[in-house]
Amino acid sequence: MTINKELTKGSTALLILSVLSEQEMYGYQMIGEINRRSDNVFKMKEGTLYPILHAMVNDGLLESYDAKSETGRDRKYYRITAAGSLQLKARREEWQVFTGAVNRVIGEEM
Amino acid sequence: MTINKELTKGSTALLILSVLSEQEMYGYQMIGEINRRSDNVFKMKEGTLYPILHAMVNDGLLESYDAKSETGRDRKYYRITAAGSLQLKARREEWQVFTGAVNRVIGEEM
DNA sequence: TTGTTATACCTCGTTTATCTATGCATAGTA
DNA sequence: TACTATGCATAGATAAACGAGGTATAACAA
Repeated sequence: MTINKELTKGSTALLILSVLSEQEMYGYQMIGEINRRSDNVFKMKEGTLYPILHAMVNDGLLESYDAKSETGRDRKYYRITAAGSLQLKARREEWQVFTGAVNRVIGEEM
Repeated sequence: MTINKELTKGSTALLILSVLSEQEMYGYQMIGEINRRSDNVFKMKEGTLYPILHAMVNDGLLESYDAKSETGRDRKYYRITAAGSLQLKARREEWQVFTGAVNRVIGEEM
């Protein structure tokens, strides 16, 4: 099923912070991880991810460092900061509040 | 809690179709109903609702008719059409798929 | 009666997250 | 040698919702 892309707005940061809280990753890897875990409900593109990563570094939520892969290819890895972990906690709560509110309005009490 | 408004994008049509599937309503009433049911997590404004209602009528999802209240005040009531009910069904499914996907990525299996 | 608040509808311009499209470069493979 | 996958990046387009403003009537208090 292809879902309305507007629905995904506002949730992307939550997804990124979530996967990075488990493991440090490089951008291209995050895309694969998020798409795979969602069973391809999400089809995140580079044009979406990279600008968000840069903004998050700028906001102090993430740190990046360069590393070479086994093959010698350059990769830019990201790790979550303490501030990022706080953001994640807040965004998780926000997600619960939001979905709870929608479910109450549409009559799907959880 | 005030939630990030970007999160609500894409879900507004679902909310409107849902409340109208239960009962015919006028615009101002829908706002009160949606805000109240969500415990004010949503604070929908007229500037958001009215253009969407007009678009939905235009798309054949809703029909409107004028009626006077007990006090003699004019109101524009809306009712959902057969096409609107189909849309609602599709959007409910989309909502389930979307929230399921987010929950899998962030590690909150339902 | 005059002012204020709640009800009820409407529109226009702004905001902003994400997407599309495009670019560059390297590694692996057919 | 050409194509595909990997890996990073940016610029412009899109579109949903909001903010701010408008009009008009009803109810109520001063």
